[in-house]
Amino acid sequence: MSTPKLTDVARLAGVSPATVSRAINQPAIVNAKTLERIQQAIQQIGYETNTAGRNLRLRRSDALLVMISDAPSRFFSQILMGVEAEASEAGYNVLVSNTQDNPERGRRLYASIQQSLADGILTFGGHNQELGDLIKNHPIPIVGVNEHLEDLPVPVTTVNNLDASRAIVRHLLELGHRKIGHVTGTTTLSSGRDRLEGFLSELQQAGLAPTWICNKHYNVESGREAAEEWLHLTDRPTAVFCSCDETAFGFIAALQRKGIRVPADVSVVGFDDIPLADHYCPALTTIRQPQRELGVTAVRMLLERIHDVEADIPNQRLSGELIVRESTGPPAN
Amino acid sequence: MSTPKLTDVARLAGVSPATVSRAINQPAIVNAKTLERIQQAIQQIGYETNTAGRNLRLRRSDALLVMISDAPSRFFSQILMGVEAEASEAGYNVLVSNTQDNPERGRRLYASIQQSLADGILTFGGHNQELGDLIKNHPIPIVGVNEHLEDLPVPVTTVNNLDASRAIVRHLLELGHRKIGHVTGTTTLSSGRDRLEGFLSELQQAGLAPTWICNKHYNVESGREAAEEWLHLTDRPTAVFCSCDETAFGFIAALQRKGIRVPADVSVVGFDDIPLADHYCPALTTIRQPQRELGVTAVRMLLERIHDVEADIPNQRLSGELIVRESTGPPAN
DNA sequence: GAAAATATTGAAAACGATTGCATAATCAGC
DNA sequence: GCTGATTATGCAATCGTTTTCAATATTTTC
Repeated sequence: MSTPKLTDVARLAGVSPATVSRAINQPAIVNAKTLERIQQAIQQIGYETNTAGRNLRLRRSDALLVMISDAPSRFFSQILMGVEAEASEAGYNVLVSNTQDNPERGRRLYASIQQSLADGILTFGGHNQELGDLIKNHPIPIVGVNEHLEDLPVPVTTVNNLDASRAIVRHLLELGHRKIGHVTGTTTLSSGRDRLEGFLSELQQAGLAPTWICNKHYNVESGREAAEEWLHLTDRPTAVFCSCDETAFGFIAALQRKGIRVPADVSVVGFDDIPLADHYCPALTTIRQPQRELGVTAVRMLLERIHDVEADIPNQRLSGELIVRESTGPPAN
Repeated sequence: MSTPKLTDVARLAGVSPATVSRAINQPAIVNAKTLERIQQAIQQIGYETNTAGRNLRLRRSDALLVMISDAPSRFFSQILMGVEAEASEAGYNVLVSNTQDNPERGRRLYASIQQSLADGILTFGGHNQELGDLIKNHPIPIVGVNEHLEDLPVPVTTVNNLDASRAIVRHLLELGHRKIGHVTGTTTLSSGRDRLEGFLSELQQAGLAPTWICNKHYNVESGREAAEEWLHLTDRPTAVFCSCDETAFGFIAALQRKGIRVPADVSVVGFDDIPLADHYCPALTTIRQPQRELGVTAVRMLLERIHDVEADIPNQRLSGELIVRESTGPPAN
């Protein structure tokens, strides 16, 4: 009365296990009559392929490993939903592993792949060391999401940070701003650098120099800290591009507390378009990231890589969309 | 030159595979001298236990399945981090599955367990139907997080929603409020009902009736909608308890847009204490949920259940903490 | 020093599925 | 009805580990 196995189906259908296996995996090569008999038997006893047995024989796992490090809150879950949907569609399971700063973890990760606990890895930025060793020893299917992996031959999918940042600056210039500042994201991450670069290059193209660059990270606290700096500036920018929505919120809230009005006194732009952006006061002008699509794209790239490790997979740059709301307006003076 | 297996270690150490297996799994029962030789061999060729082989033999997977449904953003990732940390510590992997409204998914889920793709399930609220069938046929280790599962014999871990809501009401009463309203969460979920009940019972104990009950869901839009209703009330409550932080933000933002000041004109309380709560303007008075601890506790309960399916595991009610910030104050009149 | 008890090890059979090779069945063509 | 090509199936090995049972080596006990 235990769970039915391939042999049970075979016995019931009066064929060999081999035929049942073929009926399941390559129905085309088995006789139509037999096929039907087998399928009925499968239905009848409710057979389901045993994963462990199959994985052992095939030496793969039908699983994708998602590596997450620090800041998992930053719309991570949205992307994860996209990943899960697409992976599940392709018959893959999704394993989640948090590898923050634990050297032991790197080793375990390597093991995961080597004994095919996972067929491929999806990494959300900033795992360069661990992965570096991993890749050197073994050509493993890996795809990066959001962030480029320095010096590693790993295809990545990201939003086009450069273009998005440029669009933000253009928007501010069109409103008449000439003194524009930027609160950077984590500049050890490629996204942080790209957003900064886009900001600088578009300003330069307009013949302007940045009025203020404030080096911070992707979180709320950074916004508050940046606001304090801003308040002490002698020559304050009339518009500030914060590298993510959370930072923008922290920035705005801290300013509002001091009686500074947004956008009347200073315009603020975010990046990401998290759900709250549209329901803040003021509603936030920002870049909408295709979060779910990022997840879906990443899985597609990874599956392609799994299918052919040598395949040359180009980076995918999805485009963000500028959403103009209330937090930006013409400069005061 | 393929990946080394147990047999290779055995050959190198000059013992049988059986002994190597024992050296790994029950070192105590193998001779000290032999043990050391085996361990050296393992080191030397870099052997790692093959999961598929082991899973097949042991008929288990060393994996926990996390079921998530809709609203994954609501501090889901924070809890997931706790889950991952604790599971990983115990040598378990974490599988994530999104089962939203897909009947086919329920079937696959059942299969996952039946062929031991996962040893247990962690569910984040609202999967009653799928799980109901699942449990009837098979005694599966399941633990719920955040939400109770109606009529199902499944232990759950939640924050003490009742006490937390009562604490909120007491705080508002102490400030002098007598006209208090509540924007509910999703009342098909136990947390939504419990928060409502706590709200009502504490008011009643003070001899008061609720001034306003607004039936909504756990999201930002609900806050905005609630704000519109509030504006049209003839007898407006001077304090409003919103069932989660996001709703509170939506509520406050929509009011501010109409020139209503918080807390001068109306006090607002949230629930959850998401990172933004402390950096909003005004900083939000709310209940701090032990998110990570919820995840950790859930895994512990699940492991206990996996270890002994018959074990009687009591529900765990973690306590939330009232964090008083700027969004609450004495009533205007 | 022999018998009995104990501590270590090995041989071999699972766990469930897939697949190369070989065989049996079917069919076309004359 | 026979040959050769084609199509369907079965046999048996394999994936890598764990564990029962039996066998051997080592102590202990009297």
